[in-house]
Amino acid sequence: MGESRDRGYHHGDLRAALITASFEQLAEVGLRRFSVAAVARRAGVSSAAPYRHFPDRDHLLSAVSAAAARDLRAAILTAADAAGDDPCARLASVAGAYFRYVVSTGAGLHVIYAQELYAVPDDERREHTRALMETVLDLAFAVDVPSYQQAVALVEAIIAVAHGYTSLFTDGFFNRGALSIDATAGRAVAAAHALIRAEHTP
Amino acid sequence: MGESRDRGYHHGDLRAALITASFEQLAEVGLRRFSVAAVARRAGVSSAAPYRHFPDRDHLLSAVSAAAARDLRAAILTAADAAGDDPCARLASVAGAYFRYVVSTGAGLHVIYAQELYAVPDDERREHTRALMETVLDLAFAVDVPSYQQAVALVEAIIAVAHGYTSLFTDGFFNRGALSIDATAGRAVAAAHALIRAEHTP
DNA sequence: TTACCAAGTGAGAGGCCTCTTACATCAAAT
DNA sequence: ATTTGATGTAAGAGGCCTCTCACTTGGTAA
Repeated sequence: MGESRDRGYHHGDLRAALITASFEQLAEVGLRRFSVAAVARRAGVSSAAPYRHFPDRDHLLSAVSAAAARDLRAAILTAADAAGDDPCARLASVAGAYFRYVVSTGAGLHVIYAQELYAVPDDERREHTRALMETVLDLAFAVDVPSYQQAVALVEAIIAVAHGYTSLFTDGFFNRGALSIDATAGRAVAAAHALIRAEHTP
Repeated sequence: MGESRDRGYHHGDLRAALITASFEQLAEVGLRRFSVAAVARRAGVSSAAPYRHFPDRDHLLSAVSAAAARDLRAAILTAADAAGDDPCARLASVAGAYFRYVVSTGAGLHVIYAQELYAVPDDERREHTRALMETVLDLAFAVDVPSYQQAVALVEAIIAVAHGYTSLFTDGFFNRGALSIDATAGRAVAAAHALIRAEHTP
């Protein structure tokens, strides 16, 4: 189980190491400059090694997508529990959890639902993304909204605003104002609250 | 002034044609796969020709960014006027105008404020982006919000939600629900209204 | 008319990428 | 002890990209 530099010819668990390195690479350079070769360098193996574990680049990205969906779901559940019992607060916390997760990992919806993955059949990814959506929808159903359709639309709006704040933050749009991660996460949650209040008219 | 296929060795206005082709390229493949070579092919010139008008790829993107900021500002002004006299409706219309502009051109904030442009000095781009922000801020100041800071935060929230809906739409997140452009634009405007109402508490 | 020059062209250097192939290594099963 | 197979490597084919360079073209000004 030697993990760092004391590996010999064989790695031990290169598949997992490649996924970890992929997250680091995404956080550092984004999906735009994501490359298998760079991930292999980061993991300290040759550029051919990843192809022993993934048939091609898209399958590696698919595995990253699955891991991101799983981890993001866990982060959302943790945040919801930390938000207490109020269903509105629990749902709004999704925006903050999404923002923090994506800012720190670089793996947001543009990675989880990346176009290039549509052609990649990967049951594990499908299951994780399905569970992720289900979890968020459940949080929305706990809020008293008039209809199923409106709950779905509310979830979409919250994801949109969370993703929007994330993009603006990572693209440097807030650089002038120099908003911190915490401050921006707070903004995202506040915006989500506003969206929930608009839909949740008792 | 021959524009289409009847040009001889010289083009006439290749600079403008390259910017137009860049927009088409962005709308088709996005910033991720934007390349000078592909833009040149689309404009029907050799891959060396663009370098007569732009010193490098980033300067071309900077010119595209400037044009996008100019056109987006115009689209926002048009939408605001179409929204009537209510300051809230005028401000909310920004979200719809942003969504429609970016869906049709592919040139949103990730292009206008792209990281690679930070090192490119381009007074025209700076002026256009400044005017764009000023225009949106003016629409926010017309709404009765408690403070300048809150007006700025409100603008950021509206841009975030508009950008978020745009990203989700272009990344295919809504593919299951198959929301139309008009329907999604309506959602963005409705979300902007909710954000404005939350801030605009008289 | 001619000479000039802005703005085209083709060719290609050099870079990074994806993915393949033949070979190397080592742990585990025989 | 030997074999075997999973997993690593080095080398490289082939692709697309950015950007350069020497050369060509044709409108304009002397």
